[in-house]
Amino acid sequence: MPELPEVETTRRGIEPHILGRQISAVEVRQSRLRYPVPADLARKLTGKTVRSVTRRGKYLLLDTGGLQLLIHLGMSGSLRITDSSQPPRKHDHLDIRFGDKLLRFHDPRRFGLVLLLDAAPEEHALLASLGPEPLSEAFDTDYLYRLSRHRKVAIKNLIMNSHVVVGVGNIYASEALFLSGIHPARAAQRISRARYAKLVQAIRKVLQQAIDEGGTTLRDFVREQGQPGYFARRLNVYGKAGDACPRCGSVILTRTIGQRSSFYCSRCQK
DNA sequence: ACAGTAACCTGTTTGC
DNA sequence: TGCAAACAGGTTACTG
Repeated sequence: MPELPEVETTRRGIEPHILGRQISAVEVRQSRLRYPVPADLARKLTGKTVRSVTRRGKYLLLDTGGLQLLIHLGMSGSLRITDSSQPPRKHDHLDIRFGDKLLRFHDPRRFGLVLLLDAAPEEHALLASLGPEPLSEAFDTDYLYRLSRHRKVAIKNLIMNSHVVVGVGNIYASEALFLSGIHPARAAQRISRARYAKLVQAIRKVLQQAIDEGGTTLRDFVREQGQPGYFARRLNVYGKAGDACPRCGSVILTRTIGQRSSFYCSRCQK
């Protein structure tokens, strides 16, 4: 579910509720996520104060002073701010309690994760080999063009590879390729530098616009108070097989690329 | 190093 | 209507 815009929306949503606040209790109802939730999570976090709420790719990091809580929402995860009067629903696996308030982790498919890291989270195996942030200066035409040389992989798979660039998932990959006029199955090595310049700009643009709209809600993404994100109305191709291309009017096609559904206009994208 | 596939899990939609 | 298959926004592990 959540790609970079949804995770950033979540970060911005929860930060004002938990920054500077002390953790009074932690309740784990389901520890079997992608990796087991650490058995000593409650013991180690209780009494700590949240010093910062940051994001790296699709990971959220809550720094409690030398101890970092690492959270990933997987395909179906969400975080909400609620209170003790709300009984946990099915799949509400974990609560971080701040006195009267709760930060509640919900994840039906359990592809998400909650881990504790020491003081150098960027050195942890899950974070160490991540590519640059797409909205940072490090992600530019030269970088992506150089990486693409001699690579036969479909361009859609390349930009969804978190070792190449973080945060671009199945929705925004399709959208960015539509905006830049590149066919999602085109081999990465067979795209010109000029077209990579367009692609980099398209990725930045679509992610920034989605953040501005609070992310994309298709089925289950919700913001910190349960609100939807409104970027779904801006989607050009994702989920729109059979519809008319908003640019040229020909029919939007779908096809599986790298085990994921892809949506594109065969007239606008070559 | 790179590319392709299976696997993790539950809920909802689709098709016979 | 009922049931089974297919599909869903992510990532890693394994294979060749």
